[in-house]
Amino acid sequence: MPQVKTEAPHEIVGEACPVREVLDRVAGKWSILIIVAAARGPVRFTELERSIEGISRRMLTLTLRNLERDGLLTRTVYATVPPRVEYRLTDMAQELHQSLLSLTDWATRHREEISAARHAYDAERLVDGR
Amino acid sequence: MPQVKTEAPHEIVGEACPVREVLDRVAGKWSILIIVAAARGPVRFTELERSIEGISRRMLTLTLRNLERDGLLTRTVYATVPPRVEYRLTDMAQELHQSLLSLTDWATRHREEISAARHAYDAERLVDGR
DNA sequence: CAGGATCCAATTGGATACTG
DNA sequence: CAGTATCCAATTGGATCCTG
Repeated sequence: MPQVKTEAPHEIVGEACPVREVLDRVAGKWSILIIVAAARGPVRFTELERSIEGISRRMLTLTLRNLERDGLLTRTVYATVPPRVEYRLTDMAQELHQSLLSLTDWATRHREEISAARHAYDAERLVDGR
Repeated sequence: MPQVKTEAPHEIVGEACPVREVLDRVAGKWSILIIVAAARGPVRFTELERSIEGISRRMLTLTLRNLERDGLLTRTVYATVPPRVEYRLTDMAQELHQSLLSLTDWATRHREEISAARHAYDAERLVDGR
């Protein structure tokens, strides 16, 4: 079982840096995408699989487990047939979602600018051969 | 040359999703770490290399190039001996930094809670063997 | 439906040696 | 100093098959 890392590499450098902390938690686009998707209410596994676009069954499972482990998601199993599992954000994750909004808002506002900067950069290396 | 991706895989799914947009830009812990480090003023290459803790020469270079390409950093070369290169955030990146503050603040506030959730989770799978 | 397990391909990233 | 280039190890992640 890869992932759900044993967190050994952290301890080495001392850890405790909050910036690092948040990144290890949230980095990897799937985490954020899931948090955003679950922000409006409980979601089911298949629902996430369809709405996330491009995520594999494996990565969805892995990411969900990690988020659950970090206390950002709760997983509720209903003993029905067929089984039904719901994921929902914890209060802590709802707060995180608020912070993420500021981030996605920034992205939306600067999408054009970023795209332009990129093309300009690429064009420049093209003419003088780097 | 790996990295500085050709962005082909995006186009396939249609792209344009701002959430995705921001993630591809900012994801990868080094980017955020660099932005935070450069937020207070111009920084030099070696300065970053020392202050980032754990980053390799290679990743630092690669990440700096990507940030520059996206218009988040400017790179200024001074024709001195030895050479001196300074990186500084663009206005757009300064704005991003503000958003990131809300994120790191969240991380700081919930560090304990996350750690506790983790240990609880791990302890649970330990007793019943998953 | 909601995953777990496995296999394999691709990407990421560190270490290191070299250069203007 | 500020990188670039190269080699190789580790991680990531997709595809697939199986099950309660």
